[in-house]
Amino acid sequence: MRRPTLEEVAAAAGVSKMTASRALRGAADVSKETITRVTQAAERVGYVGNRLALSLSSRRTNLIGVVVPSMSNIVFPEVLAGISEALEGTGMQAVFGLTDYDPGKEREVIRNMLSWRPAAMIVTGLDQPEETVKLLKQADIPVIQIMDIDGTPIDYCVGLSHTAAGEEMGRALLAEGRRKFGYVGSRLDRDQRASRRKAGFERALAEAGLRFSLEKVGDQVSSAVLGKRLTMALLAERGDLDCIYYSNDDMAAGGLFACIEHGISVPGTILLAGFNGLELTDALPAAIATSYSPRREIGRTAASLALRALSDAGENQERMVVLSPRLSLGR
Amino acid sequence: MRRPTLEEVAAAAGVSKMTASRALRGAADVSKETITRVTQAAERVGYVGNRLALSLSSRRTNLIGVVVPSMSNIVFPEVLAGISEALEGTGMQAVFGLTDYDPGKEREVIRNMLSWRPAAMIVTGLDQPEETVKLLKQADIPVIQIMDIDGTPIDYCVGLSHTAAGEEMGRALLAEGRRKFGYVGSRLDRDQRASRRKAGFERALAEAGLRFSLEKVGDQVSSAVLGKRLTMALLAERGDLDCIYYSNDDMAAGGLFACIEHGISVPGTILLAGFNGLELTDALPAAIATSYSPRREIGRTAASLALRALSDAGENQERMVVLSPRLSLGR
DNA sequence: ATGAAAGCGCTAACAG
DNA sequence: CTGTTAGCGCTTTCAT
Repeated sequence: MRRPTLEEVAAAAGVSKMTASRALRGAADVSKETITRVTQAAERVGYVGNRLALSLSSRRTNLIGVVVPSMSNIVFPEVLAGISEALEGTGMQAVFGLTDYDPGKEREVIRNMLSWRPAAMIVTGLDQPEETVKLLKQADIPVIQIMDIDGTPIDYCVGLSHTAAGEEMGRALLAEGRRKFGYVGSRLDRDQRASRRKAGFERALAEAGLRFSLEKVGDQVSSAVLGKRLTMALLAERGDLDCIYYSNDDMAAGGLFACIEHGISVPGTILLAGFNGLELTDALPAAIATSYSPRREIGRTAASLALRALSDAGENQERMVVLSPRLSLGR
Repeated sequence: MRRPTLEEVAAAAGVSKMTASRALRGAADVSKETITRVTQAAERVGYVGNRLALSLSSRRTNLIGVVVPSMSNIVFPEVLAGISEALEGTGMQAVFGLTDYDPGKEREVIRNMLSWRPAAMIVTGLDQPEETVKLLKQADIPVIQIMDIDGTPIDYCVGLSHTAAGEEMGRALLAEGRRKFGYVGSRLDRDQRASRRKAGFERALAEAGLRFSLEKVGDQVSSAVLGKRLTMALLAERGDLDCIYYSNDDMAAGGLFACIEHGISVPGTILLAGFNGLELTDALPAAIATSYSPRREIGRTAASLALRALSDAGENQERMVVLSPRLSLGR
């Protein structure tokens, strides 16, 4: 049996389709009694509205498309949670898509989402290829780019400067007296933000006339396991390092585990620095440095930007929300 | 300017709407030349199909609704990644919703999703309230319940028995000679699977005439930080434990960090056991026991079950896919 | 406060 | 191989 339509609810309540529609949406100008009758009829027949029809007819959806590169560490899930949180109670609904850091996949995911006529799009990063940007611009809806601000946003963006974050960390570690630096990362060709942090860090080193003594870059997804393995390789080649910069905290945690197994004092002998400020870093048995990136807040802000852009207040709002990572050298 | 419709593409290509529709969908029975003309016209005007209209008209969507409780540890993101992966290239698209372990929110999220007329639903757990089950049944689409198999599925389910996993771990630890057990968990009222693991573990203990000497259960979201704090509290009260069972690996990792800071040998003095088999456990500086739960595979299998249920092959397929957690006592 | 008509943009079904 | 007609289930707009 087909799902009941508004028409059937209306018939059951003895009113017209239009009245039933208004009653269910809680419109003004419907008598209290009618509302009750229609609501009960809907309940009775198990009516669930059809948003396809609603959206096609009204030419607007309650969808916000969200495109992120990966789910393999906790960062993007937290962004998504922030978006969900900010959307709660607004009637808007997030729809997620994954790109695996693949620009081609990203374009297809975005194209697919646009075919649902979302009210706004939230996409990761500022470095979409021209073709993808064109797609987004043609959609003529608010586009929020998240995580990064190093570049020119299509409409709005919220995030932090990864170049600056890397540079700041480099300066701080130099100020701590560190002089022999190693680098551990992974898939820098795909993760542009990680490589910008590295570039910023290198700029700070260069100002002090220094550079990384040795770099180990893997080509798997970043993880504690990979960070541990690369750190072991790094330590085997260079025993004289006093600081290692990692592409992120997962990798740095792995580095710490390597040091613990080697009996190397952290941060005494070697200082380890990551990025993200994962909650995990607060639990680790030794202090590691990190830049806290406000992931949940980025998600919340992105959703708010989208909501405001959709309301009339959209015109006079900031196009770029710059959040600063909170740098910590460890407890 | 409004987004171009199929009609405009058809006009630009000098054919009818229907021919344009068929050409764009790559239907058989369209001349090669027409296909080229229509495709080029579509490209030229920047046509992006409208799925609202497509789905309303054809009475089917390419949507698979996915409802999970949380994004605050890596488990569900990995399930989602598995679903995305299995759906790739099938034309189907996952739509995610979050419940925060709140049955009321779950019902609303599901109701909202159903209004988009998804082709199938994937929901977490087997313990939805009756009202929610009714909603799902009325939708008359395949429903896949994931993570758990302790219960009766609506249509299909894929997961593992958490009771059995807990019991198996309990037996294994007893076989290792452990006798003084502590338990550390959080929010057991909300996370039914964690509490089933605990119950299974307790059953194994009971068979040996034992029980937990002390339990510490927090009411925050599980995390390494919480696991560490509760472990410290546990150790402060009971110095004689030789084994601690945790609600999951995040908590157990925190427990390990507490032990490292206390200079307690793991697993020599105390054996720590978690659940999930997170990749992190392979990197930790000491071995902890865990049951590997095939999260990505659960996601992939759930998506496959949905796809097969939607095809004609749906009839004669297993309704229940039981995966066994691989138990590991550590490296 | 309620209803009737028209149409959102597309596809199914049938014709040719 | 291509076109025509009739909706999909709802809202918008205009009447009453």
